[in-house]
Amino acid sequence: MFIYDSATRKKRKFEPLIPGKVSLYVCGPTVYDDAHLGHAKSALVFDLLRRVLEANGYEVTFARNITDIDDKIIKKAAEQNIDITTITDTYTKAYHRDMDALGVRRPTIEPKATESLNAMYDLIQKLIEEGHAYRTLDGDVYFDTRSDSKYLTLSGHNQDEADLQSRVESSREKRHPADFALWKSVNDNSITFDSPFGPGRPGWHTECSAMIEKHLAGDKEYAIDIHGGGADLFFPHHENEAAQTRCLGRHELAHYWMHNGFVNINGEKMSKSLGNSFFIKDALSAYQGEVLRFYLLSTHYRSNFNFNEEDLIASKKRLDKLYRLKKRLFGMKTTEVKTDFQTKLLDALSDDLNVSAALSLIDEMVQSANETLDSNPKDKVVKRETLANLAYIEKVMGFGVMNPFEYFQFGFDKETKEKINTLIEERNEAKKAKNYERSDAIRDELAELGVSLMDTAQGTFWERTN
RNA sequence: GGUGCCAUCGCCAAGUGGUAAGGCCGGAGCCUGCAAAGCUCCUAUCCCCAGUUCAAAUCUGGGUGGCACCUCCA
Repeated sequence: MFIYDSATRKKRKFEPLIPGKVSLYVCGPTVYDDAHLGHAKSALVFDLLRRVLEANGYEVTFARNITDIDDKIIKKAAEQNIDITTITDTYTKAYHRDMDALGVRRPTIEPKATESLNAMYDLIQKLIEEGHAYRTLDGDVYFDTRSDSKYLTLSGHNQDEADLQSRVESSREKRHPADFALWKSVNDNSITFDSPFGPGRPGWHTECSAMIEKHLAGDKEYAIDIHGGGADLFFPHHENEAAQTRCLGRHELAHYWMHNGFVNINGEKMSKSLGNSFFIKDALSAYQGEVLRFYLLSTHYRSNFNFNEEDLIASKKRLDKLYRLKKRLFGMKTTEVKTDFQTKLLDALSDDLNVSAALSLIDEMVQSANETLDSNPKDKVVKRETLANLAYIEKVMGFGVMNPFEYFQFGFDKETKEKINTLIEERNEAKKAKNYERSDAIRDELAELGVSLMDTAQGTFWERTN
């Protein structure tokens, strides 16, 4: 297994801290709004990573946090005059709903900021004791970046004076512009938590380091094997997390750092501020979750991803082929058979998640299976191996998990489906009577409903037209 | 200004020293009552220039053109 490590900017062979085990921590969402395609990309990438690690025989402990304390949440709660937990509960549920639809497996541990306050207090307290953090007259606690000789070595940033001057200052008494808040004291009546440092709320970066110490860290040179997140988090978020953990004096934070690229829409960066965010839930109303999964994973995770519907449709056609093969073998019992294909697939994915190579292998496998089944429909060996291959793809990549008929009939209500079936029966009778004019007319009628027909030896099947 | 990334067929996209994967679209054919699906065959020398090398899309230098982060963001 090879992983591109952002910290060293090199592809490195993966060596776990503890043989056979992997600890993986990924920065999860701040639950103040519905999840967008960027959240989906990140979640999908690390879901795939987890599956590939497992396929390589590792026991993976996967933590992804839920940030449920945040200024944006507090602001929204205040604006709508509702409780903060109403917001966080709503959007945590929404996040789970969307991720489930995308086939993202739930993490092993999903720590929340509100449930990790004691761990954060411990972390802050320790940093103060060790001289790496200080309190201001305002009651804030800041991390002293100059006390960490390795600060900025992770991301490789240089901060010049002009840069630092331009940063927004929120507090008096901050010793250095780069210092960041571990604890923000709050004097107004918005949501606060009582801490050993007085009422307030934790700073942006505090929770991840605290959660990692609490849930994952062992006694090795690094707290965890792999830390992941969006590319934007590399600096300053991860730099700061790394500094916090390092200054605790026990270990460095992560042995490998992985950052996924951004999702753009029609060339524009997707962001709240530009108001062109594209919610997962909206995409899910038009396409199967798995189509989105397949599309979002089809480009290498480190590249920026330019989301557009035309590409999504082209991508869907590729997934369709997998499902048609699945349909072809529908109802047959799957047994585990090790094949060369599976070995190659895992090899491709184990090379820093080379999904393109993996998809290419899948295409070839599908084509080859179809070819054999065309010429020799009763080939039992091929059927057995193909079924095993499909099951393997399902497990490692999460593609092909749906019932193939339902996959192709996405978006039709029961009533319409009945109507379609009635028309198909009528057409078959016309066909039997060799009344092709009538049967073709029915087919045209169905085409207008967005339905394509396929006459096969097993009967007439229909699919939703793209 | 600082840091980093990218430029491969009409489109999407792998490949990072050994002579260009795969998909979409398109064309020809097989199959079919006709279709659809499936199958077969066909379509690029890798932004430009210079260099290193027996050998470069892959390394080096210089251009040109995109992009991201440095402020809330996955």
